[in-house]
Amino acid sequence: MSKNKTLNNHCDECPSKGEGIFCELEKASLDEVSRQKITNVFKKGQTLFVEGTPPYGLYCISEGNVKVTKTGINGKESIVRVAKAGDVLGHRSIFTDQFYSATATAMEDTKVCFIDKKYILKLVQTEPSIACNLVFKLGRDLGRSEEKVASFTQKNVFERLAEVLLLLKESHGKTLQDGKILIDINLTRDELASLVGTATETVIRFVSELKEENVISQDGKKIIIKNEEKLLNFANADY
Amino acid sequence: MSKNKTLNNHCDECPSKGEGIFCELEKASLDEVSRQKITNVFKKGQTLFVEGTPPYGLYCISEGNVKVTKTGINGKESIVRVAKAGDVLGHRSIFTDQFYSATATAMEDTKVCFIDKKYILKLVQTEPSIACNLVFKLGRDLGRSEEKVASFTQKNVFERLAEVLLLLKESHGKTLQDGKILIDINLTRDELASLVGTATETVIRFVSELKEENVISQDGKKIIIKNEEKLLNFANADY
DNA sequence: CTCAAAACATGATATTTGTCATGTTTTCTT
DNA sequence: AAGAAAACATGACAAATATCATGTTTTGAG
Repeated sequence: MSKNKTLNNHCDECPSKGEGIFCELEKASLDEVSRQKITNVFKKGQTLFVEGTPPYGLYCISEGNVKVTKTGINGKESIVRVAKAGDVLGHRSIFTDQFYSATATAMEDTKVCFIDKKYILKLVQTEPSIACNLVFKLGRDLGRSEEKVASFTQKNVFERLAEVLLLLKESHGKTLQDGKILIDINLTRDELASLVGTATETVIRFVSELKEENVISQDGKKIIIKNEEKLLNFANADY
Repeated sequence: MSKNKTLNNHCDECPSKGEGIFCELEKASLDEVSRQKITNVFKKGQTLFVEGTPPYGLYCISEGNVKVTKTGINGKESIVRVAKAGDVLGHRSIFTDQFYSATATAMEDTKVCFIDKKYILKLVQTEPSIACNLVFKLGRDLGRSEEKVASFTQKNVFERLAEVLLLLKESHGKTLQDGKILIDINLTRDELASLVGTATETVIRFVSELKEENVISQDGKKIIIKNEEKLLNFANADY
């Protein structure tokens, strides 16, 4: 608060450095990416991009969580995924040459790097590792998405809720001193319901049930997993 | 019946030639792919590969439909997609280096080309167009899958049924002389229910309703779309 | 700090969909 | 062609979940 942070950090310092699609770039190439990017701060609730608009580039999240949502014909929003620091957004639309299929909204004050589409598409030509990383990333994401489709046909709401919590644990979990796991997202019941694919009231009831069963607890708007084993049973997980 | 068809056609003659991941290969490279592949015939009900087993290569469907299914912990099967002549299967698992996440089963007597994993992975090194095509294909598939997830949270069974029929029309539709559209798959109600993500009885009821409304009819086990506009309305489609 | 809005919560009720039971029709096998 | 198995169909009922109504608590803006 007392001092402005430097906005344009080098990609070297980015949390996505090790896992992003650029992770195999030589120092020189990464320097170039660093120079090309523009870093922006988004306030909570601001959108990085909106469903149905054309993509102009790639977004790399440097700090904060961003929810990716699709809006139905009735205006109902469903959350596709919660992206965190280190995640890349917008790559799918750029490389398939489609308009954005979802909206990205900052869930808290967020720092995001933007890299122009033209530059990215040029870079892919010269750096084959990027295409390979993309194949890998898209393939994994597709697997997860199909898994989610299967869950809808094979599980009830309670099981899906448990499953969502476990998946969020994988993506956003931080182990605490006491061994419990904090899911590091400020999630409202509304948003959780949207992730699970159910009504808000229904999620509220089942979350209460999980609390009563001593499976989870809460730290402000963040959920803590107290008993992962039990949660796994509830999820009927086959993994 | 009277005469055996030649099994090992050249890839030039494959229906996937124009749209597959090999579509940008030079003649010489495609000749080489042609030589590497092994063509097999699968009887109706036979599996090309099974969920949970390691992938040994790529499958290119030359004739016939193949259903890709995931089996839940309760044994309930859900159909992820119906692949047709020209479609490639197994690429996701090869390139993400995971076990098969689904089972592929021939829905009728089917001709399938198999290309060894090692050869494919080598080929990708020398032919950058393949990686690009893969990114494109995986990206599109991911988009469709996320669309389906959204449908589950935003639509009821009847709307999803209409949507599934429209999607099958896109992928397997053949326009008839009278302008109606034949969905060229032998689908049981069981399988249709699994695609929609609902119970068999429920799908039977709604299919009957669509017939009564003169929206669809049936030619053996194949569905004919008689009134696409009405179907679009029923689907509440925003595309 | 205060007030309004948003989030959370819970009961009552309605709706949708799944399940079970049963019967008919179609398809496949021998 | 006959019999068995699978697929299709329909009604009755049960279960899961959504919706509505209402109230409380928390959060955020000014």
